[in-house]
Amino acid sequence: MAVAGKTKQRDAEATRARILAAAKKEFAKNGLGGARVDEIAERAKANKRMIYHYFGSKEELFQTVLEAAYIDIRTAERKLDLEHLPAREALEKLVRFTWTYYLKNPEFITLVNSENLHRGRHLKKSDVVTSFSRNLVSMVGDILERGADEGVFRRGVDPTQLNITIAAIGYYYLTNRYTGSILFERDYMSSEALDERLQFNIDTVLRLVSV
Amino acid sequence: MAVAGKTKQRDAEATRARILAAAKKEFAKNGLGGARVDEIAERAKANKRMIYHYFGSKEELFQTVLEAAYIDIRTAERKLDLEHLPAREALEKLVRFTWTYYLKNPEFITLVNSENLHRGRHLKKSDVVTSFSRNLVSMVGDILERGADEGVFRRGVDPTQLNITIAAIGYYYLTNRYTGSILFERDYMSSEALDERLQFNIDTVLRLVSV
Amino acid sequence: MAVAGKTKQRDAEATRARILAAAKKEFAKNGLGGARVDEIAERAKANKRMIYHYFGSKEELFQTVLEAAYIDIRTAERKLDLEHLPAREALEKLVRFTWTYYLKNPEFITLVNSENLHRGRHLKKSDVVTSFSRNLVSMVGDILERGADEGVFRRGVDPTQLNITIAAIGYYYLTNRYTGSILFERDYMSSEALDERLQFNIDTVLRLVSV
Amino acid sequence: MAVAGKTKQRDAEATRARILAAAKKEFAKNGLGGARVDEIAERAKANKRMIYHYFGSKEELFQTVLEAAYIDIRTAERKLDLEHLPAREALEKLVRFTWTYYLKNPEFITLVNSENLHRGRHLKKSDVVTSFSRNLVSMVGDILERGADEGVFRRGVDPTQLNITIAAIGYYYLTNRYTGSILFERDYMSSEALDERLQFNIDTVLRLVSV
DNA sequence: TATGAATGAGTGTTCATTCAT
DNA sequence: AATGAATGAACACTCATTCAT
Repeated sequence: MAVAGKTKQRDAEATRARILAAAKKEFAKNGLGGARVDEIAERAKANKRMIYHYFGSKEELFQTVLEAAYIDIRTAERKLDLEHLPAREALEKLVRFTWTYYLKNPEFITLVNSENLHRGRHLKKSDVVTSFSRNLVSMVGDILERGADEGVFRRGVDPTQLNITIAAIGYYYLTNRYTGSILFERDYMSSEALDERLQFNIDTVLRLVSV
Repeated sequence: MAVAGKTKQRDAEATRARILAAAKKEFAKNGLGGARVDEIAERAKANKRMIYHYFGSKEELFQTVLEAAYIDIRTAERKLDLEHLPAREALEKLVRFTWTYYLKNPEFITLVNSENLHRGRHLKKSDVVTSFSRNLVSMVGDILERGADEGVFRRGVDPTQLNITIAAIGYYYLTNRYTGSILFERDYMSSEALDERLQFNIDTVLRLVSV
Repeated sequence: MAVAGKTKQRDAEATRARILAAAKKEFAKNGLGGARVDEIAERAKANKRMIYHYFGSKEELFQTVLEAAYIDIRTAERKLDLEHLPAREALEKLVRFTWTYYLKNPEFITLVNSENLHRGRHLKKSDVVTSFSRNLVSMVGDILERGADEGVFRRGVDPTQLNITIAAIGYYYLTNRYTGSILFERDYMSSEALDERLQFNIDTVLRLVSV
Repeated sequence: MAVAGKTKQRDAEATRARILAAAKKEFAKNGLGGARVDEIAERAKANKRMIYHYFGSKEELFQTVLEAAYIDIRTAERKLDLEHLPAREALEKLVRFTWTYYLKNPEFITLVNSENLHRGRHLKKSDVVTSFSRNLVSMVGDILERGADEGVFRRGVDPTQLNITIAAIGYYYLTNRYTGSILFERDYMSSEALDERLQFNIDTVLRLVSV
């Protein structure tokens, strides 16, 4: 009976996880408005009722998905362990990481876009994520300072602005890959194009901070 | 009678224009999926039926709005008349223009985001826009070349990549202003913040291309 | 000016006629409910407003089309001039005519079906058609009587029932040609099939009335 | 609990059945085009959404109704058990049955008419019905053969044509009862008129096949 | 915990008809 | 006589959510 209880609980957790994964896909593919609760339930091989049981509403589910997405990227960033690298290497590694993360987690970008379309309505309700984000800025600040001490970076670069730019030059390229590919008549997603873009971005950032 | 004739024709044209303007707002605010045809009709002070009469369907209306948006920005870019400026000034003017255009036409960003969420489905059908976009790349290419001739820019900078970066550093900041403001706990849209960002972006671009 | 007047009037008549022809096609193809006023206007190369000007409403237009269809077939029947033929020949000619008329004027059948779906609502309002139809029964009655006098037909055959049957065996085959072709897996409209059916029908009728 | 389970399942089944019955009425009364989904839902005391849940679309619902109608008449025909009757009696029974079935199931006729207006589009998609129909022709063929063996029927009568004629002389009278009643100024549906017609039809068929 | 049936308020779209000229 | 713009009511269909078990 204890086992049965445990099993049940594990099932419950598993169901919740399946719903969350399915929701992430669906929200990423179609945005908050375009996502279908039916589709999420089906994809999760769960009953639609379970979604409401575990998450309350479609919007709350979206919020949970979004939070999880932010926590995931912030957690990965922390694991980079940039403190022990020389400043230039650390910065390059961060640019590289940001690019690769976006590339391998395209849902992240669409989720964030969707949230911004909704004016940050859901993120506002979440206090978990904000605290997670503070470190990022100070992390970049540390690298900049270290680089200046090393004599390789100039002083006076705003870490927040730099941080935004590092994200921007990767994010924009990937989120606008469809219209970009059409308008500029080139394949944004070929491995050559991707490599080229990453190199360009690293170059951009290093030139920006170098003495 | 001539006036009557004109009025008549103007009415049709005016109605079409009102619908288009209303649609732009609604699509920008809520995306393609979230936009409501009823709302567009009401905002345009037109009958819903007229929308279908003039544009065929919600999607075709979206396509028309999107095309118009691209034509508008590309037309404004052409008017910049950068050919007659020294290279540095020309480049700075372009960065400044791009930033200001996004700032004053926030619908543009949301429309493009929405189109990318739909994988460029509508833009693919439009042949008008592609041709309009070719000039942009060559325009940047010309500036870079001129700057190299002047001895102020280094050679070998890819104009397409530069072009993307110029857009990225403005676009990303503005499209993600809601989540950004929350996560980094600062007001992205205060005039100081906006000025600061623009300066940072100009700096970024100039450092990128300078010798 | 007189010429202009005439021209105008001729045009008016022509427009009316074009609308009527277009309406016949559209009603025949899609039934009263399925027919589209827009489509009729377009097909008639007329303005939609003209339809309402000449005919008042979609239903009245349908009524006019229906009346015209009945008048047409009844007129054609009168022209058969069966009185001067031997009874057998006259009857065969009538069966043949009925069949051929349905075959060459498939709109007639669909119009009548549509009218019956609407419980004869429009025909009830028309007094022209009823009088036209009386002759038909008496025509068949005359043939039967003549045949009996000639000694080739038996007496006591109800002319109305016979009349209905003559119509039925042709009409049913043609109106149900789609479902028939599918269910019985044969092509109802090949020229062999059509000839065969006509022969069968003539045979049926003659056996029915022969001594 | 078993009862509860049953009830649950019955509810789904019952709702489906109610929708089907309501749809049959509505489609029969107004044709496919004229039928209203709202009306069907209301008549079925079901939610409109359920219609789409169970049947997918209005057209698929129509197809299901049509299939059911064909299956019903074909099933009834099979139950006639004509093989054990003398040929004349069997044939008369078939004519009588066909007539009575049409009379008691007027929806059948309107459904078939509607399907033919739509060129058999829905029936084409149905494979169930075709196989059901094959027996009918062979059934009539058997009767004819038996009659010939008995010496009461002549040889050489095409069973398919006969089959069509048996349907035609009943179907046509009933489907065109509205226009018929108006044009020929008689009440098609009085019990005397109905009896008279049935007798006439039996007579027609027997004369057609008799030696 | 889990499920399938059910619902009401929309959502894009269509249509016959009328208005203004 | 003729036209094209405009309309409101309706239509098929959808969706997030709740009920009953």
